[in-house]
Amino acid sequence: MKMKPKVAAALESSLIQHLRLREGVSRVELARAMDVAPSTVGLYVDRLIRNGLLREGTKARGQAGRPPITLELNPEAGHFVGVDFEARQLSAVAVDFSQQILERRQTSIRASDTADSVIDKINDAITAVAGRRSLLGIGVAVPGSVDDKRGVALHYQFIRNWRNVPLVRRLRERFNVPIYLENNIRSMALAERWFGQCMGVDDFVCVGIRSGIGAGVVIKGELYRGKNNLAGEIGGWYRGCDGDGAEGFATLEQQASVRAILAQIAEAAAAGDETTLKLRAGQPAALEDVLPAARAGDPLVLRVLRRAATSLGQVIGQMNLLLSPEQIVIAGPLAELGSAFLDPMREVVARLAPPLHAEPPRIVASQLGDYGGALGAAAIAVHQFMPAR
Amino acid sequence: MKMKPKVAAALESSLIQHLRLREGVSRVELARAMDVAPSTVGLYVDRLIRNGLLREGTKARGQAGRPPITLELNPEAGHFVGVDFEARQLSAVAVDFSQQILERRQTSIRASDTADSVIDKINDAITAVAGRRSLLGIGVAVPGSVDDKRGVALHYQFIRNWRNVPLVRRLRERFNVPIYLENNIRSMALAERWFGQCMGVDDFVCVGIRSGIGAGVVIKGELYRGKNNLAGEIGGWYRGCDGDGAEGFATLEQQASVRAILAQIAEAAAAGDETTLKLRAGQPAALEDVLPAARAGDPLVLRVLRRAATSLGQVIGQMNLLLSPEQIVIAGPLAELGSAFLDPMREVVARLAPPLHAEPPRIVASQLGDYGGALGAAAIAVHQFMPAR
DNA sequence: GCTTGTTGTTTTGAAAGCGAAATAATAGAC
DNA sequence: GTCTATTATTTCGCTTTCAAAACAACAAGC
Repeated sequence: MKMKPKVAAALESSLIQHLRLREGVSRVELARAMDVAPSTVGLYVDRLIRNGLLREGTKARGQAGRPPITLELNPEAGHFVGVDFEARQLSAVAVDFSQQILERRQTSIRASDTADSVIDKINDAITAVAGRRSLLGIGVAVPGSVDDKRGVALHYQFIRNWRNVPLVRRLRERFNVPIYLENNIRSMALAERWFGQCMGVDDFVCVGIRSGIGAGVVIKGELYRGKNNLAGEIGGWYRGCDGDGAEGFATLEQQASVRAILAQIAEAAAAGDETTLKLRAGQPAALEDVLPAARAGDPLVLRVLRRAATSLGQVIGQMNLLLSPEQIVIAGPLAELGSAFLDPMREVVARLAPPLHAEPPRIVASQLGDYGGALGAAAIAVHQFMPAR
Repeated sequence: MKMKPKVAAALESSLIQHLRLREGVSRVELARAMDVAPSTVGLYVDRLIRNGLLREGTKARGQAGRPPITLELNPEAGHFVGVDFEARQLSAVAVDFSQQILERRQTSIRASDTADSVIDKINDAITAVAGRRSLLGIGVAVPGSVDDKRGVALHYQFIRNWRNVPLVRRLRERFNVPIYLENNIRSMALAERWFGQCMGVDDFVCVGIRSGIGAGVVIKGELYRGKNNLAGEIGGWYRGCDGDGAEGFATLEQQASVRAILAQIAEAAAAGDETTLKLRAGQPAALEDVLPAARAGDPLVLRVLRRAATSLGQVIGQMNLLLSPEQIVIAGPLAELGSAFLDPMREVVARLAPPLHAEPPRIVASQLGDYGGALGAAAIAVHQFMPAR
């Protein structure tokens, strides 16, 4: 990995970023990884230690030669808050400077909530997790399209009035720190990159399956946003015979989102399929019931999940042909089902890859759980952090 | 656009690259575009002029202030050769230092050719177009997969023994200049970027429709190659009801490549559809006949083309949702049909884009014609050129 | 004509970062 | 224990690049 910053402050912050990626490295290792002279790294590290952002660890090793002095982030340096919300719930986390989680919190979002009431909930969540420590930055991940440069959330259909919401401006009225806005699938991708399954992976796609389906595309270690921030909208891919959106053909989101899966389960049960689930007529299944049922091997649930996974696998197989990423991460509540959910995808992807494809991309499940999006949002703030001189 | 080179030579070469992108700019404009101090640009430009790579143009303008001294590439500085080959033909071009074409040449490739005889043809083509001028670099674009780092062509099914061909090594035996190898669709993408429809466009996809179908993905101004150089293989996307490669469903390449289109035309004609084409039973149509027939409005040809364009449009529509590129370029012999071929794609892509998509990507036809791949190959050599100090 | 405003280029001193050499700290050999 | 090999860090002089100021070349206004 190479980065050549223009001003000194930028070098300091990329030093910190490298340390985040892998703590406990020495000055020389840092210099090698960053393609910068050891002397320069020494200079900067000393300053960062003086400023209390880094600290030296133990010097230890069995090799020959002078043992390296390991460096680590000073957790005391300050903390960051990340917020993520979705159709039905809002999560917030506070992490210290070394990205350890200090505090977490979830709130539910109701169908009756409007843009204003959601903003209030975001405000409250930040206040609640931030405590009275020194706050260095806030990241907010929201569903739907965003303008990350201006800090405006453009549109999300499931919350009333959620259109051109100047979220960063609204939050800055209360919190006087840098605030960053991002789409939540992309946040989840960043979370994987920074402390999830994709640490050190430069090219990957994070497929988020929640109420909707979206992809966060990371290329050369950086999020790819596309024109008008619209990259990753694979939930809208039409599937089926003509794929042309004609009547009767569904989008991926209509086939394989959590929302769709819960509806399909209810439908199949209503049609009389055998299941251990207790369902109320006309109501979709509840996710809290479906996950344990899947783990217990409920045949109906597994069948629906397998079908959804196959659809996803076909889409992932196509993305693989187009982009050939190193890795695919599956995020969202279904990820915790592990290979029960992932194996059908792996099969399909392997089948769609051309024969000379030495090996198809690794398909892995996110391990970050419910707080992935919030962690990613915090990661954005962390990532952008630049020490004052 | 920003680039921050490490050593002086790298800055010189990126200066030259910027000048290629837009000639006739002044030192100050260059400095602004490259995010480098004007004083530094002055220093380097002076040296490049002393070395005969650049020269000053006229100073002219109507604005206030001191008129800028425009800079241009010195065509005399040397020249580059690009070679591209495909299932049936091999093209080579020589360009001068300012990328003006000096010489071009085509040779046909026979079904009986083997890897060795093709290498001979490449050698001959280079010798023929290079003449006795000072050669600065050679780019070679080949079909199939390549390892650009090692300079080895990995595999191509339509030429016998084309497997792990150490092309760069073989050519260097004869030509003692830097030699670069790339896949030919990616070369075409680079040609568009450097002197085609995508000058100044940072994010685009070039879809090449020839014997096969592939995509060159350019992100942030750079080719994206993917793991094992396998990105862009959209020809293998399965289409149709399940998209799972089951019997009876076709790949995009089987539906919309030039090869497939010619076969479909012959098939439809054999089934008795009305056409102005003269066809021999059991033989595919000839491209040289089909293009004029399409321009003349032959109904059968137009119908087949429209169907292929619709398939392509669906795939492009999906790429658009995933990547949201600024622009899509269609390259290959069918590109010259213009909107007769492109309009069906545009329709489908617009239909597949989500409603809030302000505007779908521009879909344009390559204007580089038969020599697009060869020009791209030359562009790679040009691009990599680094002045001796 | 002369002055003023504007923009492009060059000069000049300072800063950032490099590379080589010096120094430091350890393990293992003796 | 001392010496040597090895690796990490720091020192120091030098190159690259910057930023600000000086200088140059023009248009427009007087």
